[in-house]
Amino acid sequence: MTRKPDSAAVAAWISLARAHRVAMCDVEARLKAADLPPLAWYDVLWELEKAGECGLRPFALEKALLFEQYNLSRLIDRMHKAGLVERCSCPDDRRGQTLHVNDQGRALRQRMWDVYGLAIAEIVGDRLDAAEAERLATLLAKLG
Amino acid sequence: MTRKPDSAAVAAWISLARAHRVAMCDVEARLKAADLPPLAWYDVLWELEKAGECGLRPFALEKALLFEQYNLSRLIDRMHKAGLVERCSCPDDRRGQTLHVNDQGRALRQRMWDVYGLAIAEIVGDRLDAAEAERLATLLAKLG
DNA sequence: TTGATATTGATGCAACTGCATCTATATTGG
DNA sequence: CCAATATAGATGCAGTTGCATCAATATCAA
Repeated sequence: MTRKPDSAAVAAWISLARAHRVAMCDVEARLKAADLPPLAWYDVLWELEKAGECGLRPFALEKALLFEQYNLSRLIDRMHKAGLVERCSCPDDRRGQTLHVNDQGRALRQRMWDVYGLAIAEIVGDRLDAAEAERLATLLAKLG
Repeated sequence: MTRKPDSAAVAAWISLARAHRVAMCDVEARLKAADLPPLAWYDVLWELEKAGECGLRPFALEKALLFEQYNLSRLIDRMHKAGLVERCSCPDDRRGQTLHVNDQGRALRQRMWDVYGLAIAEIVGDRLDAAEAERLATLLAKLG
């Protein structure tokens, strides 16, 4: 019993793969051109900034961003070494730690957003009106 | 003049990133579980199969699949070593080569499609009806 | 023709990812 | 309480990617 996808589903799939690749490559290239780190760093900084005072545990970040545990562990390491993120040992769970973004991290996130936000405006905003963008988000959300 | 994307564009962007990650991780995991190689191999095999007799030049594959030149070069190497792809030296351009899929490659692509096609059916087909899938493809195409 | 430039594809090296596994601590069941 | 199991996070190693650059051939302009 080999089930096959219909052609509309395949077309949507291919468009998803292609649109994602083109869009992400574009953004990553813009960041690199501005001497800024990759998008993943932005995601971490932004989650930590949203988390505020109390910070976030790595496993929470992992779930929020859908990163692999070992990738996140090393990414945090790099970001810590780059002076963007603080690791505080966790009083109530001595296996763990709490992550906090510092001023330098917040400043970097802002600089990244200047580039990233503009890219989103140009890649999405210029090509879809608000209603279309909303419909796109709704359709994509059904795939999650 | 820092231009900012509107919230609908940002929402679409985030959905795109998330839907893509979830969907691709799902498919890659299914392939791995079936002891099959990654999606990129499928793409190469399928392009070569579509190209037929005359095969394809690496630079053509590169454009078709939006791969980086150096990644493609090494991917072809691995696929050649795996006995899936033949490299024929090119009579009219001695810098280049022509790539052909062989029987083993075609057979592998078919086995991959059994898994991949089912995944598309379940991930897209089960969640969007044909009209929705078509609308999604249309919207995503505008981003390319 | 010939020298300058562009294109095709490969590759050395550093960075990153995936996998398996490890240590340390927490939780749970008896 | 204790042993068994689960969870948090780190890490060694192999495989892959990104970057820079190279060699070989093709194209183009004078």
